[in-house]
Amino acid sequence: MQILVNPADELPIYRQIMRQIQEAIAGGRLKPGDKLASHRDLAEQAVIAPLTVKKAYDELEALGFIETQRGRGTFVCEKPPRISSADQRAQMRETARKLLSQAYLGGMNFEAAVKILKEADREIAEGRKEAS
Amino acid sequence: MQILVNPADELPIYRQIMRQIQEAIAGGRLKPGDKLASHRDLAEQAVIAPLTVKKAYDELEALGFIETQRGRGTFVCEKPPRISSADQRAQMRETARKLLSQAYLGGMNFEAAVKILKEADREIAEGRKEAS
Amino acid sequence: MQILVNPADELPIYRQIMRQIQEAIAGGRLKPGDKLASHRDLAEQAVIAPLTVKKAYDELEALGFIETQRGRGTFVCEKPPRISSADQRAQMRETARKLLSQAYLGGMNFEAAVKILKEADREIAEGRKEAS
Amino acid sequence: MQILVNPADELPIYRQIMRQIQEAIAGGRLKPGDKLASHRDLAEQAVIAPLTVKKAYDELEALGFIETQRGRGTFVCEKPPRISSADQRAQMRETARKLLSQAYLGGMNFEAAVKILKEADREIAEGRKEAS
DNA sequence: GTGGTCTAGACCACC
DNA sequence: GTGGTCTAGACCACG
Repeated sequence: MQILVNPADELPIYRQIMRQIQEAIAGGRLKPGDKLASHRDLAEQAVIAPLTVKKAYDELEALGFIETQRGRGTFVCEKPPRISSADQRAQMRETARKLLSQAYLGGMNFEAAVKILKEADREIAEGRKEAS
Repeated sequence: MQILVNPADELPIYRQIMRQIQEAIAGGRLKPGDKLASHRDLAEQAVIAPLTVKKAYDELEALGFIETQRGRGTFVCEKPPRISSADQRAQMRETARKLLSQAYLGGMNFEAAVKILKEADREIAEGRKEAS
Repeated sequence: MQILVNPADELPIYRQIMRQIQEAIAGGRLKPGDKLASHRDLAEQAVIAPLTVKKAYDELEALGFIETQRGRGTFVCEKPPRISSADQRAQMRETARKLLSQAYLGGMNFEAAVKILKEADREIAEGRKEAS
Repeated sequence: MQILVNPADELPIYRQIMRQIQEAIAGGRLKPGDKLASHRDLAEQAVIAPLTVKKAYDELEALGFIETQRGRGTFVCEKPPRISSADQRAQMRETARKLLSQAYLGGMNFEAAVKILKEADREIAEGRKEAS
């Protein structure tokens, strides 16, 4: 799996990694039982410090998304967790507000925002198809 | 204008202020030429340090949303900054993908995401802000 | 004499006024003995507070550029002062550095900066001609 | 990189720092990708408060000259911001007029102004800074 | 009263 | 060690 990282981003690098892996699981590009790259390999591929990848893996393991088997590697869990629905809705509300601010500041209306959401959905669906 | 701040939030306080003001501009509750509260007044009202509010104002000024006139106050710019519409769409697509990832991670579908977008729209329109 | 003022400028308004009057004297558009607008008239024309204009006039008088005759008005002095040559050179060095930074950051070279200086000189010379 | 600061100057300290760094970039002494001193180190070296240096760095980042990477440091951007060449020329004309006004106010002529420009050019090239 | 600047010191997250 | 944030309090310049 390909990980892209931007050191200048305000989101910490280890969170960028976590986010991409979580999205890959949610989007079906990583399936339960799939093997992840070793943290050293991933670090080399993404040109970052191994410790940073390790931290991302550790956090994902603590959250129950992945599990490491000593000597064998790291794998996607059979039952990735659901985020608590209260937290999740709060996060989504934040993101939704951001999307709407971007739209209104650019002179768009609500329908235009929904249209863009639809386009993004199609793109994601295609990504899922390719992976299967 | 009413600003509510949550010091426990992971989003820095000055960013919470920025966001609420940007949303107010986007939502039309703050119009070009309107005067903002002095950073001291706002600080007192929100029970935070004046410098924290000032930092929010400074960043918004650097972004071109507001402008200050020494000794007179701070005002909403006549011409909020225009991003190229290509950039704007790219940014919105990014945000839209994030929203969908969050939805799918939580087991929601596309319609549920749109529903949350609708709720957020009402919140912005009403200027309501829950200090979650 | 026409005064234009920008309240959003980082240079204080009273300094903007001082600068324009000093430049007018230096450029020959205001000659020794010429009468200035009353500070009230100038304030009305430039849409600013009379006290602000008064402060500019007071400072210019303290520097010896203008003098007020009670009941008659304010006039350009017969012998406008020379700034101390040390101060003046320091100020010019600042301005010169700024001009060069602007040039180099924009990919221009030293000669291009001199060319722009020449153009500006011609413009000023024309302003002087029109006034005479 | 050596920064010299004069607390008695009318230009704010953080602006003095900004100016020197911008000049260093313009003059080629700081190249894209170069690492700047940490704001704490620079503060210690210049005997000022760390926040003051940080403010200078923050503003330069907002202007697009430098970028920071958390935990790693602050670096000169690969692509310093490009102003439209029309805007740039307008700004330079403004600065050029100011330089000439200062010259004529002090009884100098055009050639003297060019001479000072030459001196400033040498100063920038050498990275010398007199704490006048 | 308003913004502009500066200080000294603190705590946290990241690499 | 590096940047990110926040506080409390101070002094000045401007209008």
